[in-house]
Amino acid sequence: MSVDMDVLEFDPSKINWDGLKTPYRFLIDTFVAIEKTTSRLKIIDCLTNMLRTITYHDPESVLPAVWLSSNAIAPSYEGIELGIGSQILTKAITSVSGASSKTLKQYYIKYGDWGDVAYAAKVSVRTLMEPKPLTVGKVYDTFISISKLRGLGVVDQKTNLVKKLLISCKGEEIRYLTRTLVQNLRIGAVKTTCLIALAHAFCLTRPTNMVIGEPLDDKNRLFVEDVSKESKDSLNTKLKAAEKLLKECYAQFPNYNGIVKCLLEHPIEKLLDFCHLTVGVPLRPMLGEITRDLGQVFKNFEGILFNCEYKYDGQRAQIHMDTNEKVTIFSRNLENMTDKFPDVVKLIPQICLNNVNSFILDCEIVAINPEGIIQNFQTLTNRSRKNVELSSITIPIHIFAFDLMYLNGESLLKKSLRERRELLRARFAEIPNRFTYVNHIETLDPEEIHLFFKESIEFGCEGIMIKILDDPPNNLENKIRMNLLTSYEPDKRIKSWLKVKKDYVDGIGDSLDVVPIAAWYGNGRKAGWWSPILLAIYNPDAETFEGVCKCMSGFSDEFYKELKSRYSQENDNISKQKKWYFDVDDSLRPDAWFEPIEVWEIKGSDITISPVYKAAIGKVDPNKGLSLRAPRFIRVREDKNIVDATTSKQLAELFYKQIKERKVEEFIEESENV
DNA sequence: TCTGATGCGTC
DNA sequence: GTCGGAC
DNA sequence: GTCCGACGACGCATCAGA
Repeated sequence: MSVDMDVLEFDPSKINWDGLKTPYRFLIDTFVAIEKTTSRLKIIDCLTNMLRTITYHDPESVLPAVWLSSNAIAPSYEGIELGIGSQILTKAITSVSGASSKTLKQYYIKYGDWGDVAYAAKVSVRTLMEPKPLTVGKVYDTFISISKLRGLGVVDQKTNLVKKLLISCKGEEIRYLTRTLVQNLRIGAVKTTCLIALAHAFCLTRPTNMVIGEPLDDKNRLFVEDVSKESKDSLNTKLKAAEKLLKECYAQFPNYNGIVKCLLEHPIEKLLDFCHLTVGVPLRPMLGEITRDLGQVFKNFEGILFNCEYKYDGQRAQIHMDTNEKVTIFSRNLENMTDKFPDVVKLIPQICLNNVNSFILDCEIVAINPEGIIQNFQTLTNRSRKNVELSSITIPIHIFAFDLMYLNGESLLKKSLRERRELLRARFAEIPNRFTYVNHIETLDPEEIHLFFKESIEFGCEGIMIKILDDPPNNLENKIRMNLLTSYEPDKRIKSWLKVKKDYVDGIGDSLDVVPIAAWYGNGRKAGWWSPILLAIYNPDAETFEGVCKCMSGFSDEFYKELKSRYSQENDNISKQKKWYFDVDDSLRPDAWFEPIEVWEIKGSDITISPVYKAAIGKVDPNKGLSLRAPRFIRVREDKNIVDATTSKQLAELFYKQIKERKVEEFIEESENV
């Protein structure tokens, strides 16, 4: 019986652990089976069979197994972090393997994966007694213990716990254990895949009358659904329904602790009765789809009314208030950010009009100056994050609300955007410079939308969001209608919310011509290729190339292969030694330096003031250079020579142009002197 | 008490 | 955050 | 269309070590 079998043939009862707890080995065997394939269906089947087996023999270990498979150990909003990286791993591995840290470094260059490094280093420490085989529960518990360590000497304490685990590993276990420690399991199964497997598992192997913590005797026994009696079609329908249910549940209650508990104690059909939208538990935010061609949108959705909103350059936030006026703030990735925004916590009760006693709203938090003028994203990131005192806040913020998901005990997810928007505007009070509804227009005229987009950029926004307000008329093709949901669809990126940013559109946005001057060895899928690649602009006065950013996005596999042959030892285009005319901070240590021989066009969403890069240093800030936010490769400029690359002066001008476009006064005067 | 390295969060 | 690859 | 994992710049929090 092996987990990579067809789910219909797999029989969890045939696996035997002699009544012991789930061996870690069993989980790892599953991961090994998963890594052999790239087929998602196959991956799901392996995980499904693994979870069924644990449910059958050792239900208490289902939850730890789910966490360990999903590359996490707790919901993000609980703030439980391992805090382990290369430093602690190197310490732990060197002390149990005898390999020097230099050797480990070489291994890391070779493999690009800490799990592979640990595996290659081989544990050589002998213990008096053979360590007991690891169990799933033991590994998970140790991870939780590690996450709780804090204060003086944590590095040593964590290192010791990691050492103990490493010593107890057998065979492949060390590879995946290490990967879990650095939160990079890399088995192609993160969120959705795990969720689907969980759904399938509890369809096929259903526990009943089970009480966690009590022995599985006759009174407290497992009932295993007899799948063989079902026709394949009807079973498939059931599995699909369960998938949908789990996804819907997770989107509004993203917490495996609650979900798995419920699945073990109740029939899967009851899941939403227990795990549903709840004040104090973040839902996964709805996302917008990247839109490059507005013309096509208007063609497809002709005659549909849009709500167009400014897309402010700040931080997405989900604000919850319960019936005791307790406010909680969650980030886009469901981290609890309440501590960072005591000013928001204080403000929130003031925005509630009569009869608002609990709610969840979606908004963008943006830095402003004392006059109420919007500041850029970098300003917002300068705020402290922990133990923030109200009196110590120096960077005020403005909340731009755009959606309402819950009000006074009722979920609004299924309501149309128009209804949700009306409630948001009717039941909450705007406070100038503090809390307002996003700037918006309601139109079906493409011209108006274009104009609105232009204004948004001038105002200092990233662009606009275009959202469907009402259910579209019936005469549209079904295919399009399907995607035009006006409900709030948590965790989905669908066509009813379109994201339009200036850098998506050809001809606008910051495009630079740069010279590749160095690179690192790629990891994982990109092992064997150069990735990322260090890029530079040209300073004609000093005749130097100034590092501006690294880039790893926008290259095709084919391009990587060509690049590897273009920059190799054979053709002498790489060297260990940095050239004297490369102006790059010593903190950047690429694996190879390139001959400067070609020019690439790259694009980014913003030019930033950089503490690391030297590009245009002294021209904007005496000690800091400039860099690029979200850089990506566009094409090779075969028509350009390396000295035709963007110059430091041009980059500084671009920076000032960006500032000017956004009407930020303090920089405009300086820009006259560039 | 300060500095630099590391981790982890935002985009 | 962007992007390309695999399904 | 969906999912995943290659990695980007940047800044605060934390801790080791001088």
